[in-house]
Formats: sequence, structure tokens, C-alpha cells
Amino acid sequence: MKDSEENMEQRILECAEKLFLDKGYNLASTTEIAKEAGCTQALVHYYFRTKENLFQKIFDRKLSLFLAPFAESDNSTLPFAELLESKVRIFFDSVAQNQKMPFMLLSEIMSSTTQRAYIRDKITEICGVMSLEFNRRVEAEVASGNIRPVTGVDIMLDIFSLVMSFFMLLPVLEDLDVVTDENREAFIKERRTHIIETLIHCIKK
Amino acid sequence: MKDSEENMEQRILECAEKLFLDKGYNLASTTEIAKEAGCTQALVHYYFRTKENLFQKIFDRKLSLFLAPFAESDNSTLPFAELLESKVRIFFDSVAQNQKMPFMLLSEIMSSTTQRAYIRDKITEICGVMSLEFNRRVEAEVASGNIRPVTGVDIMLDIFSLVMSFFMLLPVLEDLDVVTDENREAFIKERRTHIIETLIHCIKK
DNA sequence: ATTATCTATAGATCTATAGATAATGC
DNA sequence: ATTATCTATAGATCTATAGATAATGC
Repeated sequence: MKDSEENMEQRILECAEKLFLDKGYNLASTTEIAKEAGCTQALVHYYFRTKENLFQKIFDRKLSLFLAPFAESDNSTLPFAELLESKVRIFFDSVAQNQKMPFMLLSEIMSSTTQRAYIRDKITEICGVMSLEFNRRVEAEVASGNIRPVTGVDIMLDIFSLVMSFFMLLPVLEDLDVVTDENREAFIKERRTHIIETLIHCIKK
Repeated sequence: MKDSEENMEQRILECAEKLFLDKGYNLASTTEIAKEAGCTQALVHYYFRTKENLFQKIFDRKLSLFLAPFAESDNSTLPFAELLESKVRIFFDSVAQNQKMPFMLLSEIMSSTTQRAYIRDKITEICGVMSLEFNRRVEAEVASGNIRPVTGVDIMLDIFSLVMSFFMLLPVLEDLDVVTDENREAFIKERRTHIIETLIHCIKK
């Protein structure tokens, strides 16, 4: 009852999210989550019964928020190069605001087959329609000879790879002093531009 | 003394490597490693004292083997596009033979600052010279107007991102039935070609 | 003698639950 | 009465070590 502005269940969710993102599922213990939230460990289980439940609730919400902007952006009337640029920009900015999500997502992908099935369903649910449309669009562009023969899957993989890896590798770039506190913001912006240009070049004949 | 062909210390190393790659540092217990190797858990500690030691020894060796082909390939006499193709091909094939390394490497990068410092030093040690030469070459090509203005760092990031992410995302592609047992080999080969073409397109003016 | 291997166990977690007590809403 | 919170504890790991015993190399 210290913080009158929000209840303990909410606090637990917030602290758990932070710890799961920082340390991953296994290293974030319900004991530590409770400590961070300012309650006993038993209370965490009172509200969410199992650690697995708690995690899944957080991960589910996070994954939706993470993918939504990318999935929802409908730019079907744009020329293809601009559509591509818009897609990358939106996804890049979504990741920039959730810089720990790529690693969390990958960890879950590696963790178990069931978790992967869950993620697959979630991706299909959120991105399925957009993905189908995108694939069709790419096919149409290829058929009409506007771009070189690539598949929608290839381009999607390119986008995911370039954007997610960049943020996962940022800490290394900082260690190597390629990225510093001074140039950080500019570097990120330039990288976004580079990725957009790379992808646009990549589809050119 | 069951397996006469190799000693137990070696067996432990091999089983530990497999388990660390499969489950990650935290979920691979010395208990399980011992069980897999066919000895008691105490013996694992007899040979390597701590789990951390054991892991570091394996990771160190694995990281060297993983980066070496990429670092050592000297193609400085080739035209730049061919040099790029060669670099990607070599790194792609190295990852293809160590498909779990990208995730292990990322996990360690995320795990702690000390581990990151260690990785930074290792990368510098193995790739430092090559990296410097590559950067100079890129600058020269840009200066002479052969390619569009990009940095060596950008291209390195592109290569690492596209190649490592592809193998980390493979399980998802399999879940989505984009990759199956039948097309797997061909798909991987085509992806390698696509990445090479993308990077070559990307440097064109 | 030395090295390899085992048994047994201490000590540190961690998750989950049972059961007691305090706070809150009627 | 119901809901929120705490104390205490069971039971499952896991790492690391001490101390005993078996195997090996002179």
C-alpha cells in the first residue's frame, strides 16, 4: 500500500517485465521480482499461480505490441520502393523502442517446440494478412518486371535480420567504441537509412 | 573405462559442448553433463573445478573456430564485389556448420559486461587485422567512386546480421512450413545466393 | 605414489503451497 | 465475507567440496 497510485498486481507485472527482459526467463526469479515490486514472493504466486503463467502473460502482450505497428501499416497504394521504406522505418522504430525484444523473442524461439508453436501462431494471427498481401505484391512487381526476382519471404527475412540483429549487436559496437554516448543517436539514425537503402538497392534490377 | 577409444575428460568436454549449445549455460547442469558423459557429477568438477571454467574453455575454442575462416580468408587482390562474395560465402558456410553458435554468442553478449569484454577482445584478436584492412579497402573503393558511400562497419554489420539471423530464424521458417525436409538444402543455398546478391547490389551506385 | 573415480553431503537457490493475519467492501 | 498480504516450509534442483576407494604407472 505504499504506492497509492497503482496496485500491487500491476507493480508485479511491471517489475517482472523489466526483469524478464533484462535477465531472461530462467535468471529472473519470482523471489527477485517480488523484492523489486516490494512484496513477498508468495504474493507473486497468489496473483499468477506459476512463474510460467506470469511470463506468458507478459510475453504475449509484449509480442503483440511489438508486431502490431509492422502488421497494421497498410501502404498498399504506395509505389513498391516507398512501401518497403515505410515497412522498414516502422519496424525499425518499433524495435528501437523495445530494444530487448529481439533477444527475448529469439530466446523463446530457441527454448522449446511448444513455445515456438505459440510464437508461430501469434505471428500468423498478427502478421498473416499483411504477409500474404506483401507476398502477392512482391510477386506482382516481379511479374511486371519492376524489380529483380526475389520472394516476399526473402525480403521479410532481410528486414527482420537487419533490424533485429542491429539492436542485438549494439552492445558490442559500444564495447568496440564504434558507438559512443555522443554518436549513438546519429549512428542509429544512419543505420536505419543504410538498411532502407540496402533493401531498396537489393530489389533493383 | 567403457569407451576405450577416448578418455573421460574428453567425453565430458564433448557432452558439455553439446548441452551448452542445445540448452544454454544456465539450463545445462553439471549433473546432466555428467549423466550424458557417463560419470558422476563430482568428476566434472574434478577436471574443470567450476562450471564457469568448463563453459569458458568450450566457448573460447568454439568462438575461435567459428570466426577463424572469416578472419583468415585473404582476398585482397580480388575485385571488391568478388571479395565481398567470398567473405559472405565463407562466413555463411562457417555458420551453417555451427548453426547454434549465433544464439550462443548472442546469449553471452547479453549475459554480462565481463563476458562482453571477453568477446570484444577475442573478436579484436581474431578479426582485428582483417577488419582494419577491410575498412581501408571500403574507403578506397568509395574514394575512387567505385561503390556508393558506405562504411566497412555497415557492410560487416550487414553480413553478420543477414547470415546469423537467418540460421536463428530457420526453426521459425520450419514451423511456418516455409522450410521443409525436402526443400531445406535448396532453401539454404538460395538464401546464401540472395544474401550475396543483396550485398553486392547494396554497394552499387 | 599418483591419478581417476565414486559416495555423501553442505549450502544455496528457487518454485509453489498451506495456513495465518490484516485490510476492504458491504 | 472476501480479498490481499505475510510467514513458514516442503520439495526439487544445482554447484562445489571433502573424503574414501579403485586404477595406473613406476
